[in-house]
Amino acid sequence: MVKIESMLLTPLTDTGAAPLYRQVKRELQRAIEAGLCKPGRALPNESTIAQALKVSIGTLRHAVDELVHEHVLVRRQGKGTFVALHNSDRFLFQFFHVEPRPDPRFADVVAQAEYPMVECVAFERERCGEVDAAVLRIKPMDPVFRIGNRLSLGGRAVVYDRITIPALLFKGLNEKRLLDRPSTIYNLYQTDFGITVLRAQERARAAAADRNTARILSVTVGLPVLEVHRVALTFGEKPVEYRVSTINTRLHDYVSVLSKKS
Amino acid sequence: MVKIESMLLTPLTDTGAAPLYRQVKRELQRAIEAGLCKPGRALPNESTIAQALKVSIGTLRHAVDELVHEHVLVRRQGKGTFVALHNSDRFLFQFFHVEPRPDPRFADVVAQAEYPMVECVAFERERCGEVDAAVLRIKPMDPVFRIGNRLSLGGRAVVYDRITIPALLFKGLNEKRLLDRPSTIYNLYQTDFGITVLRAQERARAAAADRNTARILSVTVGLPVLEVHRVALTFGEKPVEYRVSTINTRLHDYVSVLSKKS
DNA sequence: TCAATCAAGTCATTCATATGACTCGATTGT
DNA sequence: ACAATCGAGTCATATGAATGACTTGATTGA
Repeated sequence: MVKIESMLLTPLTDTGAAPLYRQVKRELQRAIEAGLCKPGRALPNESTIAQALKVSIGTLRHAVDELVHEHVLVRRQGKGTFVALHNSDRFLFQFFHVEPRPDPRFADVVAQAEYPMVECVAFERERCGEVDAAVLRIKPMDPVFRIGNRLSLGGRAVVYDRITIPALLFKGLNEKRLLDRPSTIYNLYQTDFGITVLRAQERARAAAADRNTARILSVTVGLPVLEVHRVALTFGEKPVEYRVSTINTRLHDYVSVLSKKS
Repeated sequence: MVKIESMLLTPLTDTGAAPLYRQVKRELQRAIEAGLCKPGRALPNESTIAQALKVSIGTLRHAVDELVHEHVLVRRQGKGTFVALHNSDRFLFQFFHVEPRPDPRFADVVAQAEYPMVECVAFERERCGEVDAAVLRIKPMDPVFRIGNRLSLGGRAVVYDRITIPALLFKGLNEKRLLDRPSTIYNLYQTDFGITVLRAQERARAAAADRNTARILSVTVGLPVLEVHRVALTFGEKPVEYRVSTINTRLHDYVSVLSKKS
């Protein structure tokens, strides 16, 4: 039995400033962000939470509905409602958008999602520069980890990732722990450092492969490649990772679905 | 007063195959896709629809909630529920993802969304080839319109669009109507041809500017440029437009937000 | 004429209740 | 020991009712 006190949920007083269900939603988010209920853990059951917050179960469900829709919570009928764990296949492909290019003449064939093979080509701890500091909202000269990864699909090197993360958020990270991770790097962030990546913003541009990139991706210097700059965000829109990916798009595409969401 | 008969809504019989609210949702979608309620028009009021379908108002609202979330419907408190019109600013930027590149040292400055200036550089009607036919799910040699557009931001030519659309879906389209459109091209599709673009799939890759592209974008031949292939889809995942955009990313980025949606 | 007020119609929110479906552990019977 | 059954606990769905907020057009009053 999960004690309701463990989430520090106190009765809401309807300020009228926002719909009650949104106040409930914020309260739940606050509890989750504060780490009072860790990823993977079940929330107290619906009626318990509703009573604790002094709202009806319908209102609570409305709030939970929105958080489920945002993938902050996961419901499992008969089991409970859980703080989302982001280690599923689905989640990997939420943030990995490189696919083999299909033959356009067979447009109806759905491309098979494929796991990339990851090799770490660099791991360093150093002080960050001005740009990194601005993007990550930290101070210049703050310590950061820099990770270089090469991702291969179908045996071909396709992506070269350069990842920068604030060392203060990832205390105790070292190359061994990085290499030994059982799942994705975002899963490592979450399980080992309590950092949940919720969203990411990416900006893509074309560039000519420089010498270093050309070496790592086995392409000629100057080849047009795709350069994707990603800022990964956690709760409160706080940036936690800055990643530059260089992609050889000779046989692969960067895929994006523009849907009517949010 | 909108007559309920106009939407051909008949009482549902719960088959148990799916939750009732999803059956209601499908019924509403069917009515909208069949054009029984045109974009911009109001639906009958909630209690009327609920009675016609013989479901409770809560169930109806649950179904409408999902359609609102998918941007098929729009609710306006006190006015009614409307079939979405896709001519708003917001909608433009749903499908236009090119932005000036910000100075990364000022990451907190939100880029100002900017309207592109559009020039039509080509308009032709011809028979489509194998690739176009496969992508658009039509037969080879079917007639298509080909439109070439140049988009400028801040006075600079940034994007070169080549649009291919099935002529059978756009009967009566000509260059004058295209040029005289008051709003976006997707708004033209909707208001003049009853075609609602709901989603799009994009695949991006790097390429070297060819002679024609270089001329239109005023760049040197061989410059790395971003090439985005877009398939726009309407109801039932039916493709209605194939568009190849070539983007000069010297000063602009292709922007994408990876959120936990869908 | 014009502006203020009012009232009807609409969606938005909240609550209460009931029933069904799913999971899992306990019980029971062999 | 083992399997089948059962039941408690949980989320999922559906209904009905009440109240509030917003929009619009009609009414009212000067």
